[in-house]
Amino acid sequence: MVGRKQFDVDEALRRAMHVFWRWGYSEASIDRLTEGTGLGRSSLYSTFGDKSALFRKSLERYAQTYHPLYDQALSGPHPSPSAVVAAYLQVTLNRIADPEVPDGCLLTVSATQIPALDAEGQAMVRAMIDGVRAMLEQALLEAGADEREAAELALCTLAANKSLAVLSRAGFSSEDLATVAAAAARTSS
Amino acid sequence: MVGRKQFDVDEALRRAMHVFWRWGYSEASIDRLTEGTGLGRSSLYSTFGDKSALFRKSLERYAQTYHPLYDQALSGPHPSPSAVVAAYLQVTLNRIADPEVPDGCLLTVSATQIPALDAEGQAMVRAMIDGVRAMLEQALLEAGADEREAAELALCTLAANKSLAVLSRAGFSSEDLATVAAAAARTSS
DNA sequence: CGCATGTTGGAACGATCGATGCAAGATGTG
DNA sequence: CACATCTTGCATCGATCGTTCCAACATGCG
Repeated sequence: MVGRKQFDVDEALRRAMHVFWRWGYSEASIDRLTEGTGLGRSSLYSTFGDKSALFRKSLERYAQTYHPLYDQALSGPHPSPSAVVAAYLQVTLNRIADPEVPDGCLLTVSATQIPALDAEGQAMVRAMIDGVRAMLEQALLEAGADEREAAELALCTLAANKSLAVLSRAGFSSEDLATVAAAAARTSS
Repeated sequence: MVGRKQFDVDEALRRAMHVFWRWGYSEASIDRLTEGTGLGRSSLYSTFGDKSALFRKSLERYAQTYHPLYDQALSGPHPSPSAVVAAYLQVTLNRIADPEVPDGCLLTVSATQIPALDAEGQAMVRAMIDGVRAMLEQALLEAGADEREAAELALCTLAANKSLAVLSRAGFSSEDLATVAAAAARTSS
């Protein structure tokens, strides 16, 4: 094996994800991506392809990072549907409270910028949001909700998740965010 | 009066607002703004100043357009705080259902792109969100909520409003949006 | 009509955008 | 050590970015 890469590919992808997360697709310029990852332009392009491909890989990386956390929060036996909602939103609150990552949520930032994405990016964002919705619905069914209740609660929990991301971006305090999450969990009881 | 403008300034501002609304600040290029308004570059700059100033005037125009609707919805005597929430979110649903305007909400789109805005833009977005929050809180107090309840409900209603904007951008159906709004109004009873 | 004033279209500016090409460097194999 | 292979830094591409300038035009006033 000759000419081995001088950097950790996965760590670089993690940092690129943070650039898209903080700045959004449009404002995540190649210069900001090279600066954020520490890579040169050549390394970026040869490793991840063009900007659109890197964005999609960042979305995938985002899912791989947080999906297990949500999965774990949803998996345990829950006494009620509202416990599922509370557990889910707690993961979101924890992520937002993490000082290592940008404010808000990569998926939400990307969703609001959908017109700025190409067809593949748009499709991937929509598919990931639908995936979250389905995951929530499944967990709510397992927690004893009937079909109609599960569908409605999944939608509303997804909505609460999005609202936390927006309010976080706007600079709202973690206390305010916790209040919103608690109210959303209370609704479902 | 010599050299009168060949266009309706207010109508041009309305169209510019729609460009920012649909594309977000970053993707609202001068070319898109000139195309959307029908104005030439010279007319745009001489009438509204640079892009940042035009953006702030668009935000102001947005407030002037929808503030009266929200104000009317909040003003009437309401039987309960939850009626206030329902009335407020109904205005949002109506705006989103309007085929004449882009998806989502200019303020929400701008909030998620806050890092891309200059200092004045950021301050204005935050101030407008705070204004909505205060307006909601006042209306809830007048509807009989105590201080703590009013503060919490105002925050959660604002959150629901933001979530509707995000879900709308992501392509969710108006039925789904109505479900979210109804659930939010139900919470407060 | 001649002039002053304000508007408009279009050319052009430097800066930055995403993307590519290429030569130099590094490394494992013969 | 010489070669093949892969990576990296850097220069550079055309396109687009926001912005400015200027000449041509239109109109109200003297």
